[in-house]
Amino acid sequence: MPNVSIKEVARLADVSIATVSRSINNPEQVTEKTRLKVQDAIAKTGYSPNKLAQNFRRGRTNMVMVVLPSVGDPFFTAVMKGIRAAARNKGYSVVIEETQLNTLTADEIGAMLVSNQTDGIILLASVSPFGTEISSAKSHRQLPIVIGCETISPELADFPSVHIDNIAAAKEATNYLISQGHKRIAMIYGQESSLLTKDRELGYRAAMKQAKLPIADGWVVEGELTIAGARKATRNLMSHNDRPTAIFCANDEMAIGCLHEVKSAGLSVPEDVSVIGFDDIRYAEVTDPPLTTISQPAEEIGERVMYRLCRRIDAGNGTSSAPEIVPHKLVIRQSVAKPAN
Amino acid sequence: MPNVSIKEVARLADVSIATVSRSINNPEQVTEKTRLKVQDAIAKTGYSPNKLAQNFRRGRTNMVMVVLPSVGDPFFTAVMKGIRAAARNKGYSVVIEETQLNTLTADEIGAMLVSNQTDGIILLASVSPFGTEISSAKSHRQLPIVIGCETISPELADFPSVHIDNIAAAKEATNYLISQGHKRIAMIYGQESSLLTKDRELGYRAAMKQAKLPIADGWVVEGELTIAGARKATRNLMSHNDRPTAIFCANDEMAIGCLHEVKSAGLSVPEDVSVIGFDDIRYAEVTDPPLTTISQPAEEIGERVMYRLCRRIDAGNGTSSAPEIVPHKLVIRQSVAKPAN
DNA sequence: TGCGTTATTGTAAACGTTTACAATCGTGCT
DNA sequence: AGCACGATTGTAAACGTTTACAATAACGCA
Repeated sequence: MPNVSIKEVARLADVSIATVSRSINNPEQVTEKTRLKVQDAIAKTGYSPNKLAQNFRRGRTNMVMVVLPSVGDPFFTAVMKGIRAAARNKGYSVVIEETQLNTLTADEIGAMLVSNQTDGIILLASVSPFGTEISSAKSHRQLPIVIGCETISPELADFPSVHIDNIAAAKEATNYLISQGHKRIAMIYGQESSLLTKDRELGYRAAMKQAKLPIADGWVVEGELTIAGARKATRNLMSHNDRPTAIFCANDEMAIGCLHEVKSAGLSVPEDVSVIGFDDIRYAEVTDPPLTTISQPAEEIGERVMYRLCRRIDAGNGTSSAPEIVPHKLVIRQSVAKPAN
Repeated sequence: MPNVSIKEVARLADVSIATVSRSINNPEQVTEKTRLKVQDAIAKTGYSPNKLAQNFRRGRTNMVMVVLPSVGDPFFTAVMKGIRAAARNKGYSVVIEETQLNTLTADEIGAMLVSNQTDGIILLASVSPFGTEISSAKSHRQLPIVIGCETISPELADFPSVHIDNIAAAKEATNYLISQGHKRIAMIYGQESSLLTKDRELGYRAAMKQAKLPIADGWVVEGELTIAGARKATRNLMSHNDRPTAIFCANDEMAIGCLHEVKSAGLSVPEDVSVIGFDDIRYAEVTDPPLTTISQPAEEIGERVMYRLCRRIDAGNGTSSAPEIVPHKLVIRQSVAKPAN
């Protein structure tokens, strides 16, 4: 059953294979009568076109690859939702690669695109060796690659991107803490290697500087972008001899770990320590207390990035590669209050 | 640069295309000298085999499809982690489809497999029209499909599967509540359509019956498998005129919503109401209070299911299709206590 | 040296589509 | 009726691999 080809259909409908192909793909080029004959034959044989042959012939797979740090992060999950919606709309399937575990991926990714296993790539994570891999390709500017969320590393600056203004958003978060009267504000950033995290740190530092507030040694700590990492980081902050009254976490996942660890230390949020997050994942409103955070339009980013990629795929490099900045928003819940002292 | 084919390499290395192909895929069939010549030519031209042509010719894509309810659920995320690890190990890429939004998917899935866009399918969700779609195929037993987590619907009973014993696990959760002295125990199940949820409900009912405990009208409510759905369900339970002292949620996502809603109602967990979940997602230990729940070996399920699929793909239908049951475990944290009254 | 055997290479077909081009058909007009 | 023209169909090539089979080269042995 699976082995019926277009020939079989042609034989049964008593037409040429070209006509069968046309009735399927360009029905307007074919007479009503033959279209029906062909339709009949298709139904009788149970024929369905061999996608592998089609892909080969057309040089297209209608698949795009999304590279992200971890499928586990609810923020990326939300972005993916937007990507999938757009992809579905445009007839694409999505294959996902994580950078998390192995460093191999970077090469594989390059290989995949070059050997056009997929029609395009969305980078939601900065995969560093990738920069060189790609830029070594002659015409790398034309490769259908679009960058989302991540701030762009220099090697990738030529590619279109969609993201919020991370620096401004981090500044806004910090300023909110300051406006509440906090002076001793710590930050848990993600990973040394993450550019995105770097920008948020920059925003935090800028806001502190502008408010002429000092940042004590040991107030800016790495959280590894995980719950466990943030707990460890928070533990250090809680035992700091100049304990901060507020903590800015570079994402909500870490903020959740932070919240929990503050409470484990016998302190309460926000009475003793205020916590502010970043991303506004769906768990942010059910933490205890509900998390004040910066909200990104994750789904919208996903959609835009996918549509952007489609344009690149269709129109080649003719399309603009200017970064597209989407708006963020401070969402005030209950994890931040005025400091006690 | 991307358009160099095997011919170009052959010309440069002064051999036939067959020899080039062999030096790449079966180097042992080729003399050391020519292998080097070819290697050289490949390097010079920057050739890399056209995957689309390979796929076409070999009738294989080295891609598998995973169908799940929602990529957002941390439980499935964990399963995916296992799948990816195994897939990477076996040289497969993974394309993900969600059943969530559209009902179209079911047909597309069938189509995808039939037109071998992917080499196999892992079903982590019961996609109901799919049963008929697939079973209408002549030799459907041989299709490389493996089922994970979900209990198997009758139409799909022929396919191999990997999952915990959902009925026994739900019974265990309920019995734990009973052992703590609870008598008025409610349940929030997922979706009417989900078989998985059905089994958990069965286990709950069995345990209640065995303990000769009554289940009042309105104690078994739908939670839609989401935080919001569970909140709504909990609201109903909290205003029930025979308010339960314990709630069994069919997954942790709903348990999180449930916890939050109980607290919103001015009650406390576990003093006034005990809550027990299912899955042990990574957020379960940072809820307030930390969630008592049934833990599934999610990653292991993912790995096993993927390896099982590989065997199916390689060995055809020769392989066993007996369900593989993996162990679950009750994880006791702090969301369950003895009832007050 | 010549023969048989094996290792290495080349030739050409095949996979299932799509599509340029040529051939045919049908229609309306004179 | 004959012609021109457009609509429809058929023929055959092409896409880039892999691989069965044939051809050749290399080698050992008598």
